Amino acid sequence: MEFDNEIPIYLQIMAMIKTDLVIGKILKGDKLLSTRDMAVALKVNPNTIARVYRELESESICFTKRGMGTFITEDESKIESLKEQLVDDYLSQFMKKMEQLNYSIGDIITKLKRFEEATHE
Amino acid sequence: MEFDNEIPIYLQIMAMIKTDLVIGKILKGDKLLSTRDMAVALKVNPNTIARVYRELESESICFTKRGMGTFITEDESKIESLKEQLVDDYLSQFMKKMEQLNYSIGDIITKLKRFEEATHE
Amino acid sequence: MEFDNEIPIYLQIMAMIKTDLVIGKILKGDKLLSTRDMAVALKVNPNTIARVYRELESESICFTKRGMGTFITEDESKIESLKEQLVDDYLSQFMKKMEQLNYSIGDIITKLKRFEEATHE
Amino acid sequence: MEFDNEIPIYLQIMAMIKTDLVIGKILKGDKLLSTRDMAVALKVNPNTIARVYRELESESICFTKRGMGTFITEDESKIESLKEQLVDDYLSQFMKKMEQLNYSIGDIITKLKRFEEATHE
DNA sequence: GTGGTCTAGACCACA
DNA sequence: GTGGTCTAGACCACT
Repeated sequence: MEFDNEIPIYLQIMAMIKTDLVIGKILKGDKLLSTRDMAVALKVNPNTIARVYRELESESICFTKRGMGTFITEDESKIESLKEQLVDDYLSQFMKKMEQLNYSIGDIITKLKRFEEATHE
Repeated sequence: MEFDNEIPIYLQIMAMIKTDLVIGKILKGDKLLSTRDMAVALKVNPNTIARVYRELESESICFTKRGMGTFITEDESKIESLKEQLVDDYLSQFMKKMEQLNYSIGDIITKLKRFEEATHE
Repeated sequence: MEFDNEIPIYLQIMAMIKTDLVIGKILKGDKLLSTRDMAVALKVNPNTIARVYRELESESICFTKRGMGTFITEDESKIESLKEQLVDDYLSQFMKKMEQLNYSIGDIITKLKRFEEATHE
Repeated sequence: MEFDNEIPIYLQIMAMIKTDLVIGKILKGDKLLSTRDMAVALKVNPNTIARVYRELESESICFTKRGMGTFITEDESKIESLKEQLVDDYLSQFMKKMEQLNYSIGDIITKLKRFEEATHE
């Protein structure tokens, strides 16, 4: 995995895990890689992974069983709300910027449709 | 102006100026506020503004006349391409994230339309 | 190291690093001194070094690993082209001035040869 | 005339006048344009020209007759030594940089000859 | 310990 | 009055 140098690595990894969770690549209750293994897998400092897990834990997305590892929450509604939150965040951030540029929702939809057609060719 | 604590101030100011340029609030050839005045206006250190102007200059968005001030480029095509680039950047960043979440363009358009209707009520 | 008061220190340091790179005193992938250490070594403010590294990075001559330091690019062709560019810059600047003084290349070569002989004595 | 933004305009104008003098485009005793006219001709601030004349005067290259204008020195040996000084300055600056890059005089001559042949084609 | 950012304040060259 | 550079010192995020 390549990281964007502008954004803290731990945030990028957090986003990755959240995305995997939302799209079902990771399921509730799944055990996450140990910090050490994850660090090796992502070629990253173990401390960085430790921070990722700590932050995710503080968001109740995962939890730690002493001596056993870190696990995704069993709370399905948490995952569901995560999905909505993630999408809404992305959407509102995007809309805010586009509005600053005087783009209406209609303009954006037009632009997206052109995007879609271009892809279909 | 309020700054997002997560993003370097100088980047936020750069984005602000670019946006102003794209929506025509600033025009080609316009003189920008002096570093000192801009610093006062934004309640920021003059050095920070100096960096903003320096970086914008390295992007050919503005240029400096020694002892006279900093001016927006006279090159209209530069501004035009800036506009496209800005929108495309926002759009592609957004699309990338949404695709990672398995949203199709159609899904997004649907979501946007619902957004639009909600606003019209 | 002594600095020429006429030229910004950060430019002089950049030129020094480029020269070291070109003559093989620094090699690709090498870690540069930390900003603080380099600042101490050159008796200069750390901010000045930070600027040097930032500018060199924008020229793709070095890159930064978060929290780990600043490193010379691994791209050997970059270094190769830097060497050529540096020499060609020096040469063309020199030639331009000499031509303005109505010196032909032949004249210059003659002058250089006299220089060489003088040195050999 | 276009100015290099990196070098003070007054220095560039000084170099221009010196060059004109050395190549005989300006002769000893010649009257220089008035600061105002020169400023208009070069699209530059009159203060800048005033500084140019002041500096040239301090180098004994020109002198001022009250109410009559600024004139090139009548001292021919001054002009002669200026020529040598200018060339030697350019040469030694160039040589110093090339030596830092481990180029010998022989290398430079080789490079120059290739330059010459390329031009003759 | 690493670089990145920011502030405060100073001095300089230029127009 | 304009930007450019530099110092000093601080805080922060990341490894």
